[in-house]
Amino acid sequence: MGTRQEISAIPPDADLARADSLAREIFSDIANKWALLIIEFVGQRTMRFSELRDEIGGISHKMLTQNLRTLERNGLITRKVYATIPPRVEYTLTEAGQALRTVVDGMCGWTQHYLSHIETARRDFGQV
Amino acid sequence: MGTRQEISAIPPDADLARADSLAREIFSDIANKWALLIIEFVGQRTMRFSELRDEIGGISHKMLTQNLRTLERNGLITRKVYATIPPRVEYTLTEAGQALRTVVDGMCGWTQHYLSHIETARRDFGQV
DNA sequence: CGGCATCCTTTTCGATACTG
DNA sequence: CAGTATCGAAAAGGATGCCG
Repeated sequence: MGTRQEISAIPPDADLARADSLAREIFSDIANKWALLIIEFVGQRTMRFSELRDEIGGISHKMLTQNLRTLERNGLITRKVYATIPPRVEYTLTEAGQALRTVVDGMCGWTQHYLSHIETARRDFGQV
Repeated sequence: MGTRQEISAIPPDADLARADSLAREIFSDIANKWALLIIEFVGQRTMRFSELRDEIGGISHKMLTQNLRTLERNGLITRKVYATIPPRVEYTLTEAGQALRTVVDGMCGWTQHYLSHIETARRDFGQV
């Protein structure tokens, strides 16, 4: 073993690199319009599918399903199915989800707070 | 005057509705992967275009330009051009941007903190 | 009611080339 | 170096229909 260093060319910090790329992946999973809105709304209280759909408004059936799956896969929400007719499915934020929700709350608050600042910036933009 | 109420059919809370849709628009402007990453990096210090590009990594020339414009339009960053050769353009976070950055910091922290929780959730997902 | 699959449209994105 | 424009590929998104 040994004279040929270039064969095992994997850098010693390969683990770090992997964790980093995972963090990036997760970050883009949550850093998007629908995911954050869902977290914000389902964070208010446990809701069923159609409630969420109505509360959020403007989200399609498909998008909601899709995003809920991703959130569930990442351990942010839990999905509880009641085997009734008609079916009833409830979504609840996990502890990790709640933690993220406080962050999202901050974003919503920020948006409200800087609303007029942004409108001004938009008017100034371009007509310098 | 008026027996004809239905002519001015604009609801009294038309302003509220407008502010709401604006808030939604701004929210989706900032609630996306690249915008948030840019805010996070340019928040560390004033950076020029190519620095940002290198620091963020994985973002294309075009995407960076595009997102920087949107952020500027919303008053989150300022753009300073030095008329030198070669040109030098520096981007800095505004006060509003700084405020948002603290929120984004929270999101980055959250991601790091729950990394292993998410990995576990992902393994469990589907093989129930 | 909620989920999944399908088709089709729209948007996003990367690569490339050209300008000041 | 930074910005803009264009083009084609890829992804996201909406609408619909069928199933349990």
